[in-house]
Amino acid sequence: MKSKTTLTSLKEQEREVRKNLIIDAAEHVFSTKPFDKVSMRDIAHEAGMATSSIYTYFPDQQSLFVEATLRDGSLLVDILTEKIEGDGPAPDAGDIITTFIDFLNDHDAYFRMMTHFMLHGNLTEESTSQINEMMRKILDLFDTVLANSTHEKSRRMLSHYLFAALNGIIITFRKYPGRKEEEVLKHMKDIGRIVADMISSYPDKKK
Amino acid sequence: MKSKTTLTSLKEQEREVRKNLIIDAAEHVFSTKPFDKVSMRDIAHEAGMATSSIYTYFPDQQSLFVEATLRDGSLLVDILTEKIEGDGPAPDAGDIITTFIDFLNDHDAYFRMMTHFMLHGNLTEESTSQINEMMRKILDLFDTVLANSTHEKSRRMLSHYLFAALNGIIITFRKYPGRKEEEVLKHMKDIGRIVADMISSYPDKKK
DNA sequence: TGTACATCAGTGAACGCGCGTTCACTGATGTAC
DNA sequence: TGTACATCAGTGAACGCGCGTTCACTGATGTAC
Repeated sequence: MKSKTTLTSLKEQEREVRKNLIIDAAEHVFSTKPFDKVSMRDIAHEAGMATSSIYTYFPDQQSLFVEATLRDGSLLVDILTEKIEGDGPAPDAGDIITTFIDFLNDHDAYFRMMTHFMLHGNLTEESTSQINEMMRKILDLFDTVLANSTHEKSRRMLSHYLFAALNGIIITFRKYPGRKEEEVLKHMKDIGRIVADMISSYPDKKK
Repeated sequence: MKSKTTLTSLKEQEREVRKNLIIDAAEHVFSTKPFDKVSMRDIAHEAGMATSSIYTYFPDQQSLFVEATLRDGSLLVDILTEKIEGDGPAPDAGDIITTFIDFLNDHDAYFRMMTHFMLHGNLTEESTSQINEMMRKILDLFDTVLANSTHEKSRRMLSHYLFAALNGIIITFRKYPGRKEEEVLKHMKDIGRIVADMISSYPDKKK
């Protein structure tokens, strides 16, 4: 026999599994149509459940999108953290740029949701602070990598620069007309290489 | 009495005036709500006409948005061209970056429409090629400015880099939470300064 | 073990809404004679 | 100058559609005795 707390915790686990299942379905739908065409009906159909069932797990559509973004964001943070603080050789800016571009290229839904939030930004206060927290973590990781390549005072600015440049590269070249997917990825990484080279030759200045 | 051709041309002029009036209205509406909430009814109401009247001037909503984007894009190209090829002192990368950021900051509707097209990119073939033509002109102008700061072979890549970095700066910091508009603009320009510094110290390399 | 009841994830149908677009019509303006 | 007709920008109402969300209900599972 199981104690009440165990049962409760099992139920919570099950709930988490379902939520992830729904988020998986949502991300799959995102890969097939533009952001504003992704509907709750599509997601439910992809997940093999009734549309109304989604509302058992998420209070509304925005919450679902925000949770999906946060789930993928955590994954990105984990991957970067492992690279930076893990046992392997310490990565330089170029390694991080490649990792970042690859991740956003592989997680199109995440990229598009993030961009949507950055562009329109009418989220609830809680969602906003959750997304910001995630971005802060990414910037902190960038800070670590850039630590030895620039003066302390401007380091955070350099992280902001790096974050913005990477976002811009993906946005700008994602739909580069008439190019195959792997050509686009190569072009993104070539531009990423320029960013890395520039950072490494950027002089350590004081104001 | 007027000749037929004059009358025709007058009518065409009038038509252009009306189209511009509608585009003005559209851009005004864009400043009040997110992209996917801007409706033909909103635009018509802002322009003081019936919704159906818009269809006398534009075949559908996408055409209206594309024409609006092209109109503002031409303006940006004109401004950059005047700076670069005009009688004034030759601008450096920093001047162009400032001009670009100011323009996108002042023309929010243009920026958001461009971003929308870059993100979703399901335009008609003709619209796509018109937008690309415009981007090509901007990149050409960047090429000119960067001409003396880098090796010829990588110049176009550097223009791509610059374009991507600038787009990224605007996207990333546009809705920076809890900051006033002028603070955001200042932050964008500070990051833009980093881009300019990096370009000016970027070594002239051969492969 | 058997029975009555409680819980609650999951459902299908419906609600209300706003959208892009169409269309038959109006009425002002220009043209022909 | 006056009259009949043609043109066409502009209109209001309607069409059909897909959306997010709600809700009364179902039926499987767990609980109490």
